[in-house]
Amino acid sequence: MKKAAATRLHILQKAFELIYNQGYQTTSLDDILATTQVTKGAFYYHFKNKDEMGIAIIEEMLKPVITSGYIAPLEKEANPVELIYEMMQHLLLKNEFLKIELGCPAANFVQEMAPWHEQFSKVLSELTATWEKTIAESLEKGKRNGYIQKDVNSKQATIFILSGYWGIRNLGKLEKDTAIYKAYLKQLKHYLSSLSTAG
Amino acid sequence: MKKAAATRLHILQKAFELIYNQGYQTTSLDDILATTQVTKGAFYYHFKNKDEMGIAIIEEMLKPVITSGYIAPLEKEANPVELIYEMMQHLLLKNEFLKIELGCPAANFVQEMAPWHEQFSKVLSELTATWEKTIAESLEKGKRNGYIQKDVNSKQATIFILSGYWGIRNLGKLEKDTAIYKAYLKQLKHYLSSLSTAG
DNA sequence: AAAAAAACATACCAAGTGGTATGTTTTAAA
DNA sequence: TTTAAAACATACCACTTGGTATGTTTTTTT
Repeated sequence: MKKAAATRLHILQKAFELIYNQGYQTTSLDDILATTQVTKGAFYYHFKNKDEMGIAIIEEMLKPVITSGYIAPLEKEANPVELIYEMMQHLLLKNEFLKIELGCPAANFVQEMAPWHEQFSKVLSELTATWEKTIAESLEKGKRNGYIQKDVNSKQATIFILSGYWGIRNLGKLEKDTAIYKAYLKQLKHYLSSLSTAG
Repeated sequence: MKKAAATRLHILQKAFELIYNQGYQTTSLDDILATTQVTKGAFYYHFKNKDEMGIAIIEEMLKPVITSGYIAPLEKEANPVELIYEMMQHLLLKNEFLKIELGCPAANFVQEMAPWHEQFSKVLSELTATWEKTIAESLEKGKRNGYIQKDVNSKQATIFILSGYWGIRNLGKLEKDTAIYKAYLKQLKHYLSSLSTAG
């Protein structure tokens, strides 16, 4: 990698961690410069302003991770009930970057920025939309493969599933104990099996 | 009401609205002073600092509304499936103060403050805990009254229900269309009826 | 009515904010 | 090897932030 691209990436990575740990608005530019050891001149060479960096973090850090780690696995032919459950279990209990007390980076961005920054809202919408679409398609595939009951409304079910995830991430911030995740997962399984032909 | 108490209340009300509309951290003291027409001296007479006001808003604005409007109605003897569904429907579709693009005030506070402010975390935990407790008790009562299946884990189900609500509030910020609420409610009904003896 | 406390008003400030202007150094093209 | 553009560095700035110091006015108590 070229050196310039490396510093840009370095900024994005460290800033992402900082923002996940302290929030976007409360992470100051000086914070970022201090932990990256990058000067202001270098920063503003790579980004027009702080918000452009924020968008870049979503596009270049969040999006790839979610796409490769959580969306792609759903595109298998396996039982969606199991695919979705495993996705959630991995997100909640096995992912080592995510911390219960800090919630979900994407949800944090939405909560903090969506109502007031059109651009943030847009890229976050796209990210959510592709996730939503993939889950819904997985359920549809499940119908064809005989895993899912034909009368299930895939889009509705997807919205319900995603909302549960985003919500439990927020509840986790209060409880700070993975027991709440486990309780959620149990009921998610219950719900999923109510969509299943087997359940 | 005494005049001093009135200005204090006035600050709390207007500040609450401002914060709901723009977020806690991004609502500046000067914002609050400008819209309340209260001077800095008066503000700092009533509150030690901005955070103390934030806590007061949760304790004296949020808590009463949630308690009287949403917790109390759950304490009836009726079918919890219907009580819970009606609570959600009211919160999502009928409450005129809450705006879809702005989410849930309590959830916003949690998202924005919980990880970093112990005190905020504490009062918000308490608020959530009483809500949780009431829903769980409603389900338990439902078991005794024959509405809810005996093998339902009330605490788990409560966590699942609450997480769905908090999550759909966040998803709503992106979609800005109550269609997503309606989709959520349909699946909530489906889930609730899976707990019911009738469903 | 005098005194004291409560309630409010004004002026000020240190620290931090994102951002710019103007450099210097490094890299790569000619 | 010169030259120009890319990449980075430093100093500065206007503005906003929450908060304080020090008043004045209004209420209440005696």
